[in-house]
Amino acid sequence: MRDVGALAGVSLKTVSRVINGEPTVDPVLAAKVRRAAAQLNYRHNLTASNLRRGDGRSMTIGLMLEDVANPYSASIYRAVENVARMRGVGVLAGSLDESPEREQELAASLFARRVDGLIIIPAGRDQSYLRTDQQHGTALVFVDRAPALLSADSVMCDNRSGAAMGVSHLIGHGHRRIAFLGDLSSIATAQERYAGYQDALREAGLAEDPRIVRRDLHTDAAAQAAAVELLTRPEPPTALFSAQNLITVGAIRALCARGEQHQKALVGFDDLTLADLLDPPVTVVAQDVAGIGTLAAHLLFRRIDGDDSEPATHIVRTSLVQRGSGEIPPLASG
Amino acid sequence: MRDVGALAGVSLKTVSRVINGEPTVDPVLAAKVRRAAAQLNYRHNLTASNLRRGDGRSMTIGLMLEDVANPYSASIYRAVENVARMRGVGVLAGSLDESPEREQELAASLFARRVDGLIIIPAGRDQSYLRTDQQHGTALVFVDRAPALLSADSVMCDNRSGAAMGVSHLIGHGHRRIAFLGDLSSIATAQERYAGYQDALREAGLAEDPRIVRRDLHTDAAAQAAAVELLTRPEPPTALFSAQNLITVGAIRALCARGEQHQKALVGFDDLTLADLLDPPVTVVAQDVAGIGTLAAHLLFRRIDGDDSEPATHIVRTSLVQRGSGEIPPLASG
DNA sequence: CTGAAAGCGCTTACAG
DNA sequence: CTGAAAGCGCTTACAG
Repeated sequence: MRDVGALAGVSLKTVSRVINGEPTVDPVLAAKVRRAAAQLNYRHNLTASNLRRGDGRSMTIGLMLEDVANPYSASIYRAVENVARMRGVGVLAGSLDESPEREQELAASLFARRVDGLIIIPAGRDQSYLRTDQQHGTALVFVDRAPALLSADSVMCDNRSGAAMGVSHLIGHGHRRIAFLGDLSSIATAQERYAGYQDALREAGLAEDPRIVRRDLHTDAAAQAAAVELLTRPEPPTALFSAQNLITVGAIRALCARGEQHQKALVGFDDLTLADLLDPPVTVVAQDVAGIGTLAAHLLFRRIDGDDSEPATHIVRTSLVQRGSGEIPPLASG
Repeated sequence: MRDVGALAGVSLKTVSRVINGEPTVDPVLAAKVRRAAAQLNYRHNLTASNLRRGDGRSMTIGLMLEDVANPYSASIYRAVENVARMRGVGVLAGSLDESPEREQELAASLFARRVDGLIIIPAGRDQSYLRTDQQHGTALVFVDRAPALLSADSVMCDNRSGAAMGVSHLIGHGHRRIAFLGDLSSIATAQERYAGYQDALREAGLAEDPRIVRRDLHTDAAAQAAAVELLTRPEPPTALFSAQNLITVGAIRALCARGEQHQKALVGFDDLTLADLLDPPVTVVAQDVAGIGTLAAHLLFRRIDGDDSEPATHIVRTSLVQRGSGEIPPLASG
């Protein structure tokens, strides 16, 4: 910037004014400065600028995801990026892989880079380590899972009522024996979805049969094995409700392996890529992932802009996508 | 840092030494400093540190992707993140959506943030705008597509020989009439894959029939329409080679819509999520996306570390994943 | 082993 | 409308 000033024959300060688009500059001088800047290939140093600026804003936010490569995280990223871009804000992201240690490391590394805010899909069960930075003005928004031991905004889907909707759909199609396949019961969303399954049964006056409930499945292989086991029982279920992505994949594999994909109904929680190309196409309870990411980003920027209202939990509704697998009647079974 | 020094009763400089882990500090003082830092919730300011540091490194790299939300980009991101994390380097990413304007904007925004290097899946057909920053020491590595009007490292798959491998596979299974469904011919990789298709035909002594070649398809809908049209011709092909992800999806939809998925062979370029769950499972020429991303990251850091050898093009081999659709014989047709 | 001074590239807060 | 001085939080280059 000094060099630009020297070449243009003005002070460094005037160059600063031109670069920052301040209107109080003689147009002739401004043009000179711009020409000099272009000639010297001047690149504004945002990092130095932010250091001196009063508000201490870095025009950068952090995004802590489960895994950038999984579709849910990637969609959240994209939605956040779209909002951030409109404000000229950069996004620094990282994957946690469900590791609480990694969560704290990444947070520290993002704070060292002075992010203005953080959007987090938490891995650990204690976010109190963020309190200090939160009090020092770093905005925080949680996605998919609520913060633990910390008060902050969060955005998530209606896990419980969404699951209930999926199970009720099966009941509405005449099913009375509906198996539940769920993720680790230590995970809050898995608990909620299981509660939704119970809600739907209760509402329909059906008793829960623990023999066809399988929780704590954490891989598609585990889900597949559990589903095969269920399907080979003396009194097999006529329908399956799989409460998560990978579990749905396992359930489909099990059904196909036994050639029962057209006999047993299946509703999954979370949509799958190409779900409509499968045979039968898979009916799912789908989250509005882009909607969740967009809302989270807007909330974050509102906080960054100074909003200091009470933190709130925002629920984005799920929707039932009927494609075929969830509309198979129990009669076909046997 | 000044406050920490005051509390610990040492100079600011000593605090700096402790924070940076310099060994020449009295252990007693160091402990005092650390205690004071913890008490004041001191957060090191990487951004200020980098400003003063001689090498001007920001410990941050930029990643310009097609779209963070598409699986190819997301996998590249993950691979790059893994390498960057090991060096304590942050990753600032953005999506280009095939827009050359957006490419230049994002690059400018990343340079303003003083990234040490850039990994790019370019959108435009002219990257000469990067030359100045490249000469000023910013490392550059291109992924998936070669840079245009600029000399820089690049990493990509063997589009041409990979496509030839896929088509040869179909020929090996007895096919003589193999349709080609390809992306916009303005895209370099699409050209290469088409050339590979021609190579395979030529090698087998087969003449190319332009009536069953459809290029310039850019959506799955366009691919589906083209495939349906091909399948309803008087002399339909017995096999389809789809040269890209979305095009493969379109081809599958077309085959399923006509109930011919078990009669016509299909080999696609690029793998699909759940491809093994489809009926029949889809045979593809798969890229080693993680391998490409990892290599790109290593090359970038080698440049950042001072490597100034001639830029080179690195080819990561594709592999054929046989799952069923590509092994259907032509006899089944009719 | 420790510290006072200068400066990274920029903006703030003043003068003119 | 323009500029000289001070300072953001830190590290470099020197002294001691």
